[in-house]
Amino acid sequence: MLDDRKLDVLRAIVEDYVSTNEPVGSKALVDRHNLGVSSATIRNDMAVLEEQGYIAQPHTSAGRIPTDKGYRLFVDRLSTVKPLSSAERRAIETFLNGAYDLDDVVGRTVRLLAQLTRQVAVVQYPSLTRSSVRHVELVPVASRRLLLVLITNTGRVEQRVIETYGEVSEESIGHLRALLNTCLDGCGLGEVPGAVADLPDKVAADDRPIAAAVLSVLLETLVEKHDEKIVFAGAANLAAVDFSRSLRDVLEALEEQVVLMRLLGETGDSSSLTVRIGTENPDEGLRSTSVVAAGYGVGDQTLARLGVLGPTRMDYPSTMGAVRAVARYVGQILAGS
Amino acid sequence: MLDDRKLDVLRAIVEDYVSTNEPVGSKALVDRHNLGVSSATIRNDMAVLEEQGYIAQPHTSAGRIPTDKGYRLFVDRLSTVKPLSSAERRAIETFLNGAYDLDDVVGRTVRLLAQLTRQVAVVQYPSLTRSSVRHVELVPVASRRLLLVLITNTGRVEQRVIETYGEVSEESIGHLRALLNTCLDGCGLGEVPGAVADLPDKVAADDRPIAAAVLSVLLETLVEKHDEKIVFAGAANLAAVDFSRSLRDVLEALEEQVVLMRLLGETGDSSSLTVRIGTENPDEGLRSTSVVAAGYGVGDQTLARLGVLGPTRMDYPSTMGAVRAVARYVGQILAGS
DNA sequence: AATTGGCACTCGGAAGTACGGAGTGCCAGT
DNA sequence: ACTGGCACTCCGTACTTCCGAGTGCCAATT
Repeated sequence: MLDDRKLDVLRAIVEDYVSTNEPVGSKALVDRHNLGVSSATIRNDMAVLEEQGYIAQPHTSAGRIPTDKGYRLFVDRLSTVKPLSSAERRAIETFLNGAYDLDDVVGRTVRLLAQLTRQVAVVQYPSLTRSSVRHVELVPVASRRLLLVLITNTGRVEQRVIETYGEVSEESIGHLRALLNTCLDGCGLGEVPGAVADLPDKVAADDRPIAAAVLSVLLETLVEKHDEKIVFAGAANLAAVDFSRSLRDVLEALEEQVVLMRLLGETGDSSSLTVRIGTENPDEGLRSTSVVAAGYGVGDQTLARLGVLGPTRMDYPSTMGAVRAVARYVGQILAGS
Repeated sequence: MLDDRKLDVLRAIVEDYVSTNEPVGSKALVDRHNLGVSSATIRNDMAVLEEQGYIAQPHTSAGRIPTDKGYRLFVDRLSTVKPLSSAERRAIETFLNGAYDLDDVVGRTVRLLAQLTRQVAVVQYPSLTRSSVRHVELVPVASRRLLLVLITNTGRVEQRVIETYGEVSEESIGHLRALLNTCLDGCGLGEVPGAVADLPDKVAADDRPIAAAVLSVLLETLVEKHDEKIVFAGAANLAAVDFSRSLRDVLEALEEQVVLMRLLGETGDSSSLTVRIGTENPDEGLRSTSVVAAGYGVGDQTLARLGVLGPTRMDYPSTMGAVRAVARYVGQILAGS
C-alpha cells in the first residue's frame, strides 16, 4: 500500500518540516533530497499519503505538514535513535558527576536534559515504593517531639516529626530504634507494613503508645510520599515555539504535578523509550505537544521516569538519543552513590 | 511643583492604565473619575507630568502611560496597601495549615501566592545562616559510611554522607554525637565554626581522624547550603501578559537561581515591603517587570524573603497586600512548627 | 503501468491605500 | 486659572491588489 518511495517521501517531509517549520511542497522536496523522480510523481505520492492521513495541508494549495499519525509512522519505522556526539557525552558526565545528594542529582539532570534538547525536561524522583530501607533513625528533637528519618538505598531521605504526648526516655527510643532497624534493614518499602505488623508486641508495655505513634507516622510517610515528587525545567524553551493551543495552556499543565505524572506514562516497561505524540497525550492542554520518556533505575529495576516535552514538530531522533543517554547515565550515578 | 490635582491625575492614570491596559487620554480621565475640571485642564496637567518624566506617550497623539518613575511615585506616595478580603485570609489559612514539613510549607506558599496575585511567585527557603542548630545526628549507614543529619530551628533538615576510610565503633560515634550536640545545641549556624574549633582536642586520639572528617563535612554543608534554594510558581500567568522584552527572556531569568536571589533583594530591612519597578531591577531580562517582595521569619528575625514578579503594569496595592499577608502568615506557621 | 511536462487554478500573505477616531497642543475668551 | 474650540497627527483597521508557491489533472512518453 505504501511502497518504499512513499515512505521516503514521508520521511523527507517530516525532516524538512521539522527543520524549516514551513509546509513542504513537492518542488522543494525533489530539490533538497535527491529522489530520482520528478515533482509530479511526488505530488501523486503525496496525494496518497494525504488520503491515508499521514500528512495534511493547512489550506488548499499549500505544502504538506505531517499529521500525528505521520509522526507516529516516522518514529516507529522511518527513523533510528541518533546517538549523542562524544562532546555531549562528556558534557553529561562532567555535569552529573559533581552531584552530592539526591536532590542535586535530580536538579542537575533536569537542567541538563533541558539544555541538551532545548526543550522542557521532566524528571520524576526515584520511587519510594520500589526501593528498600537502608536505615531508620529516631531522634529526639524537643521534649515531646521525635524526628523519624528514613534512608533508602536510592539515597532518598524522608523525615517526619512525631508528637509523643508524653516524655519518652532515651532508653525507650534506643530500644525502639534498634527494633525498627532489625525489622526493616534491607526490607523493600512495599513490604514495610507487613514487616512491622508484630512490632508492638515486642516492646515493653509502657512503650506501646510511642511505638504505635511512630509506626503510624512511618506508614503514613510511605503512603503520602507515594504521591511522587516531580520537577521540570526549561520552560523558557517553550517561548521559542508557537503552539496552536496557547502557551498558557501548556505552562499550566506543566505546573500540575498530577498532569506531569500522567505525562511520563504510568509505569511503562522498564527502560525502553516511550514516545507520545500530540493527541495521544492524556491531557487536554498538551494536545499539540509530544513527549519522549524513558525509565531509569539501578540494574534492571526501574525506579522512576524522565523525559522531554516539546512541540509535535520536534527532532525525534536526537531527542530520543538524549533522553536515552541521560536515563542510562542517571542510573549509573544512582547505582554508584 | 506638583499640586494635589496633578497627583490625583497621575493616580488616575496609573489606575486606569492598570485596569484597561490602554493608554489613557484626557477625555477618558474626566469621564471615569469625577475630577471637577475640564479635559483641557487635564491636558495641561498631563503636559507637565510628562515634562517631569512621570508619564509618556507611546506615540504622538496617543494617550499617556505611566513611566517607571510614575509608578514609583504612585507606590511611594499615592497608594495604600490594600488589605485582603476575609475570604482571601481564610484561603491562606486553610491552604497553609495543612503543610507537614518545610518543603511542603514552601511549596504551598509559592503556589498560594501565585494563585492569589495571578502572577509569578518566588519564595526563598529559610536561610541556614540565620537559624540555629536544634539537633545533630550521626548515623552509620554502611560499614564505612556515616550520615550526618543537621536539624535547624526552622525545620530545615540537611543530610550528608561521610566516608570514613576505616571502621568506626558504635561507641566512638555515640561519643562524637554527644559531643557535637553539647557543643552546638541552640548555636547559631554562623557561630558553628567557632563552636567546634576545639572539638578535636576533646576526643580520644584514636577518633581524631573521624572527628576531623565529620567536622569538615559539617562545615562544608554550612558553606554550600549558603547557596540558597529558591523556587517559583505561576509561570503560566506570564503568558497572559505581553512584555516588550520577549517572554523568553523573562522565563530564562526565572530559571536562574542567581537571578532569583538578586531579584528578592539581598537582605533588605526585615519585614517591610520592597518594590522594585522596571529598570530598577538588576537583571537585564527583567527590565519590563516589577517585583514586590517582603522578608519573613519568626519573631523579629528575618529568615528569608518571598515575593511576586509581574509586569510593571501591575495592581500594586493588591499585590503588596497579598505579599505582606502571606509573608506574615508563613512566619507564624514556621514559628508554630 | 508508472512517470513526466504542461497548464489552469487556488489561496495566503505582503504591500499599498484609504479612512475614522481618539488624542494632542495651542490660543483666545471668560 | 480654567475652558471651549480648532487644526493637526497618527495609529489601527479595513479593503484592495498582486505575486508566487503549490496543487490537481491530463495528455504524452517510456
